[in-house]
Amino acid sequence: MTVEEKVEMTISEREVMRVVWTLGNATSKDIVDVLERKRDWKPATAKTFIGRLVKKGLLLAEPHGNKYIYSAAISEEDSLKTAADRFFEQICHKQAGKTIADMLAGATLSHQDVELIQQVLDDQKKRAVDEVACNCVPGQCNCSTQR
Amino acid sequence: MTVEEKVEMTISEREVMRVVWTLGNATSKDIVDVLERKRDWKPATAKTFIGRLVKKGLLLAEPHGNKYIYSAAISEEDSLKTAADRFFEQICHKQAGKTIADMLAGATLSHQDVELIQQVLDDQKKRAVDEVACNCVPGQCNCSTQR
DNA sequence: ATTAATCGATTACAAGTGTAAACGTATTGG
DNA sequence: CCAATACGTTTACACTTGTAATCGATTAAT
Repeated sequence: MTVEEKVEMTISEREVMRVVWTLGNATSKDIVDVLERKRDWKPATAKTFIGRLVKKGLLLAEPHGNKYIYSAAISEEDSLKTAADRFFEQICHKQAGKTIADMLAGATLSHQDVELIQQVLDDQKKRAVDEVACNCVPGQCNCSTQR
Repeated sequence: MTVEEKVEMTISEREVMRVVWTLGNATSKDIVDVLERKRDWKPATAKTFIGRLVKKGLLLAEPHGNKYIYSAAISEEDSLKTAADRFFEQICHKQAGKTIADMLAGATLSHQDVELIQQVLDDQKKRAVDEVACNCVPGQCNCSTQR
């Protein structure tokens, strides 16, 4: 793991990244076209986000003639892991299990997904603890209060 | 379900809500005290977020003398469901399973959590599909491309 | 060769967000 | 009764985010 801090990405910026993740290499036109359809963005709008992503170091811009070929500096999977981490930072560690259960309950899954999740869960069974430690400050969850 | 649109909540606002969810009823002092410790916020900062939450209708302010007793207009669980929904809106439905698996793999769980998740998963086994339908616009995922 | 289209960069601007001081009013400790 | 304190409200201000026009430099089409 590098010393680099995790760079944030907004929802709109992620729209751009998804195009690049999908295409591998993309021109601004590729990106503009997709998001003009999906989000009804003017070309200038997509360009703004491209510029911001390049500045943040999340998009790589390889000069190619007078234009650029863009590619992703991070994988979608890593990016999702980071986003998920930020999500779980906002709740008590003790609630993580229940929250994952809720997500699971609300998802549409394939047999393959179910199989994969079962594998991960089996692994978790081996490492499960009696009680997950609460990581909250007093006053932000009832863990310490209740029994 | 009401016709009400889901009201957004920022990370800082959630800090305030967590205190209220924990205490049930809270005075501004309760909130200020917790977040002064946790986030090093000046009292005025917490007050700003309280005010914004009230304006958004996420916090209820019951007059009590010259001050208010605050309570939550929505449950933490509902709020987390909404936040989770927003998270999954940003990825292809087909990736949801893998993403949940990643979250699961990274979590610390209790035996009880594992049991709960196993139950939900067993239920999912019954309703799992052969292939999850991709919900993406062309150019934002490779589902249609790959086999 | 000139014009039209394109590209990236610059600039714009409103709304949202984080952070907080100041202010007016009310309450409470002395 | 008066002063210190506490509350909620108003105002402030920089930074971020969403949305886009404009501009200067090219390139492509005629």
